[in-house]
Amino acid sequence: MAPPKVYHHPDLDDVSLSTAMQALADPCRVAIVRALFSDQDRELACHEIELDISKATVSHHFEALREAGIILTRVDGRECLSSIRRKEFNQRFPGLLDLVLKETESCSN
Amino acid sequence: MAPPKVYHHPDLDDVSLSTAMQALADPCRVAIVRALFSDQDRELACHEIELDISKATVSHHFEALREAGIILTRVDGRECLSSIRRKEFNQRFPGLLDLVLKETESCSN
DNA sequence: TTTATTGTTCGATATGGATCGAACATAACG
DNA sequence: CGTTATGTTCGATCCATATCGAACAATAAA
Repeated sequence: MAPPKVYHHPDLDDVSLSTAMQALADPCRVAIVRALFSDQDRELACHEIELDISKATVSHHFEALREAGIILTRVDGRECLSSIRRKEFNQRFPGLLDLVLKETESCSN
Repeated sequence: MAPPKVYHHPDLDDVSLSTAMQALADPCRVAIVRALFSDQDRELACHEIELDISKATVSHHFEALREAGIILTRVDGRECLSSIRRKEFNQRFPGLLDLVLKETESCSN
């Protein structure tokens, strides 16, 4: 399928700390967050982030990040561009993103 | 079995962010951390923390927290007393514990 | 010494999630 | 139009982990 017309983006108040933690506990997802962050102002499509996992799995991870309130995705043609919901997420979980970005870990997959 | 003579407590430098995150992504474990924190200076035995899970599972969660460098456990008679490795953990992952403690979530189990 | 308490370990089970290939829908491109 | 690229969804598989009851060891208490 093509990207759906619209993605679900939860209100940050409805995101639990456990959900956020769990989303950020996966090295692959952290790698995605890092990639998005290094292009702070630009948005990135899934396929622009190099990960040694299948398309299906990438899609799965993006959804996890979306449901955790970490990223925002919008459709643009046949691509779907994602960016970090920085301000909102920082407000909800102060310091959490910084912690993840500060850490020097690589995706083990 | 009784508590072993000695528990393994990893050096915080050997604890990855993913490990710490994963440990804190479980509501039960967060409940344990909170309980330990509310008794900041006192140490607590496993059985003093009320959780609706079996002894075996409690033991499992304590081990997860121990391996994530979050708590320290020592044997005292037939009890084993645990406390938070606050200073060390805060130094390794600044703000992470505060984030967990600030959150008003309860153990869903 | 007998009994009760404490927490670990073992085995088993169940559940969640990470992973993939394949099929698919949409859009862009020729 | 047909072809290619993009990312989702489905079904399946595999692996990690949360969970429990039971057996156990060590200690404390009776």
